[in-house]
Amino acid sequence: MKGTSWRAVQDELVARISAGTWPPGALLPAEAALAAEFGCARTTVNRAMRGLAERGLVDRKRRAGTRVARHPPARATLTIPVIRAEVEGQGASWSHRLLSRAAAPAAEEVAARLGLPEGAPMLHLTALHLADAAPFLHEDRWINLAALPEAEEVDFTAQSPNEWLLAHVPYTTGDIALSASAATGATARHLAAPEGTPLFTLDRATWNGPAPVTQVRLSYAPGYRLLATL
Amino acid sequence: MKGTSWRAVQDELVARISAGTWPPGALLPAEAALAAEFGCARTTVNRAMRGLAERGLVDRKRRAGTRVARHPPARATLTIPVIRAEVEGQGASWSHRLLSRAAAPAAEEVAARLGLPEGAPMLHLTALHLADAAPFLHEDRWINLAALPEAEEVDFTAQSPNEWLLAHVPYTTGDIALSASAATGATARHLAAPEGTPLFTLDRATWNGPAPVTQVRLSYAPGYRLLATL
DNA sequence: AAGTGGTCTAGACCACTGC
DNA sequence: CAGTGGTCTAGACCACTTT
Repeated sequence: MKGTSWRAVQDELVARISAGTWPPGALLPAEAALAAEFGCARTTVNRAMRGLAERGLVDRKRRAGTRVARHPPARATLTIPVIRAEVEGQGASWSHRLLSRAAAPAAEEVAARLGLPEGAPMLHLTALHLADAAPFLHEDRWINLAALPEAEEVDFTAQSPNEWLLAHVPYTTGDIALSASAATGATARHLAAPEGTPLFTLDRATWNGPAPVTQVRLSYAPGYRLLATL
Repeated sequence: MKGTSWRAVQDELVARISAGTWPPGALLPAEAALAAEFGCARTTVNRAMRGLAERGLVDRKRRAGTRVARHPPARATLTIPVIRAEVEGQGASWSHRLLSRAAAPAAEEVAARLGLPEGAPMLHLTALHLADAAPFLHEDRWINLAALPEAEEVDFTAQSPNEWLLAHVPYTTGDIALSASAATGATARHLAAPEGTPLFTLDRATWNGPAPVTQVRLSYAPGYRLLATL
């Protein structure tokens, strides 16, 4: 091991774990002991081990010490791109068409997902995103008007709902579900996919702090693949 | 803001960004200035801001300072569970059946994905994982025998390929592609899904350092959803 | 009760990069 | 070249949990 940077320490720990010096389930020496061995401050060892814990390679508990994880989960970081950026990143030109727009009471499943009362006032939008004039994905979105009354006045034919929301409510939390579903009805028609074609589908619910903001289903045109790195 | 823990500092920074005190693209005060304002050590501010940078909420560059990100990417951390743990986590009992096993030269697309010469010696396995005796997913795996010659001797009827590899080559890197595909042939039959049924599909290629180890396609039974949190 | 990780401090030097 | 973040140190106290 060269140097005493936290990266060097981390690399050394990873090397020992990979080599089986500390097999899965084994207890690692305490931070103070490793600091003494490596000739660095405990803080530095802490920094290195914290990184390993975030990656799921080790489990750390006070008093109980640090153990090599038995079943290191495969953790992949998915970066869900802004649709426009994703299309343009492939060298295609992006455009979108607003298909429908209506103020409507929340449908049962939408209300349930967002934790709103059924029938709460919402704005229901559907849009088609295109890459070089070919259908790229179908967007089916519900916006909570209680949280975003301004949405009612926006002209979504000029700016896609996706982009307006990003600009308007930038920092949010939420959850995502990925699945495969069969193309049906309007979605199938707009994506030019026969009924029943498997579509990659992303459902996302978004909150701004405690306030439910929006729920969207993105149905990608056939053949789409979402890539991630471990 | 109460206390001067790095979490309190981080919360305060997030609050100001959300409130628009520092709009997207704005330059934040330097760490030293914020430390003075909050009455804490610069290290503490650094800890808080590092977290925000990891989440993609701000961009940091030496000399240039810290800026609020203009297009906060939606970054979701997917935790791809060990199959057995995933099934048992749902309260079902897990089992698996080895469907086929053959030493075979690498198929063209497998070789291409892993960067192996076509026809390299590999072990081809297919298996079915069950949850309470119902089909859960179909596994189609290729193992690089040059990297893992021991695999040739292993009895995969007792231990699933998935688990053997985890125990044997625990700490790896790789990439993942998620897609929707139509059930066909043996996969459809084993999952008890009619031909053409949309299946959620995960393709994963795995390396141990520079050495290609394995490539696998997991086809989940109809209805499966992969969940992630932003 | 005691040992372990979690965090905070005050200070220092370094690396990078925009001016 | 000067200002900013990146990192390291040595020391301290605290929180939690197992013994």
